[in-house]
Amino acid sequence: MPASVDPQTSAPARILEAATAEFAARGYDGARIEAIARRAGVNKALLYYYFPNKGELYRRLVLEHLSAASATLEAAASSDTPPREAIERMITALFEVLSARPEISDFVMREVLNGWGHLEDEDFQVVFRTSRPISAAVERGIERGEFRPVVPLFVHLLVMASLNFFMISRAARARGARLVGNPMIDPEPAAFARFVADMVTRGLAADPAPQGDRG
Amino acid sequence: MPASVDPQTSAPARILEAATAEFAARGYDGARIEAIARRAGVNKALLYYYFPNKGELYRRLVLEHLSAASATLEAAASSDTPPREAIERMITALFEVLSARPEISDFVMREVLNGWGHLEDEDFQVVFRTSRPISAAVERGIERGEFRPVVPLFVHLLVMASLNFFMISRAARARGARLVGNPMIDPEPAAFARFVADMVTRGLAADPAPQGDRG
DNA sequence: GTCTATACTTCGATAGAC
DNA sequence: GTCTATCGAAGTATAGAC
Repeated sequence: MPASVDPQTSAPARILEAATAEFAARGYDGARIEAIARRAGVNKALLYYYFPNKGELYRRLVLEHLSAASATLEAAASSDTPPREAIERMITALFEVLSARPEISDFVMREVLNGWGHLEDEDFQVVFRTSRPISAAVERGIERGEFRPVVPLFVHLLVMASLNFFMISRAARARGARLVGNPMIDPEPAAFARFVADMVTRGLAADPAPQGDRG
Repeated sequence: MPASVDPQTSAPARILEAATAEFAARGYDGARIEAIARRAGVNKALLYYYFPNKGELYRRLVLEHLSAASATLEAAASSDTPPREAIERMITALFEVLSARPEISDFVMREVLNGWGHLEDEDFQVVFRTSRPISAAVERGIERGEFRPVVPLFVHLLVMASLNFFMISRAARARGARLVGNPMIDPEPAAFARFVADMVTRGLAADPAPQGDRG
């Protein structure tokens, strides 16, 4: 049985799924068209019947997965959610999406390493869009005096870094756990999301105002 | 002028330096032996005179750069440095090393994505070694009651993720800044290290003991 | 030690039958 | 729409002169 994806779905859908797995695991240069076709249960010629070339297939997946991350953040909290709660909800929601589809993190990290070199300048708005929700919540929190003054983008970077790094390190952590026989290296995933949310809200909390009735 | 590295140093040293740049920028599969040789100011045959093949050249660089990161953490603080200060020193020291050689972050992130697939099981101790200093400091802080109880490895993951992500995103942030003409996207690097250190120490601080003389 | 020239392999992409 | 067969480019590695 050559295919490793559901043979019920249409050929283009199977190819997209297979390409997601192959590109995520091996990167653009490491991925093999032959391997994608095999995973999808078709051959190279049919892949090229549906998609013009390797680059376009990859670009389409990058945009699709990055948009999913963006949409998750935007849906998790609105501008009238209290800032601290908004941050916690976005972290939780993003972590759930990434847990269900860790390939998103693989794509993001690989493209960051590459300066988003597979995207055109026109595509770059999608990258910007992803950085806005968390930054906006931090800005509101600072305005309200609930957060101490920080560079909002830094919070976005720390959260994106932590959650995505946790996902892309799953194979490395599994290997480490196997080599030392220590399953604690690969712990309950949700515990890490909880940890990041706690560190961020505690780290952002405004310092208590000095008490007037003292000394 | 073909070479992009100092023509004074020996050929093997120039090749290692050129290979660092090429592998960091393009990854193992994307890197070209021809490009490494050109950067080093030699040709492919000479490269193969000094190094057996592409894989060994890469593996040697991974171990070298990972060891540098490890050594930096270990040198930054000893077991009698107060935990909070130890964490801050390790973050600062690591950030300085990565700023001077951001290719280290490129190698680390690419290998994490790959499950350290270019390392043998015997090499894996180097990976473990890197995760110990921060975890150890966190453990001591919890024992002393200065830190709240957390999974020590999570702190290591958050710090590694944040600092390395900041480094590997330098090209992406530069491109973003160029596209919107907003230099704030690419801020003073040391400010980010300061931010991470603050977030970690604030996030780890033990909750104040409940006051007895109250209510 | 350093070079030129080339053997060998892999891989992206296409031609053309059904 | 789906396949087999194959082309041509690119890339790793080596042979052999100097």
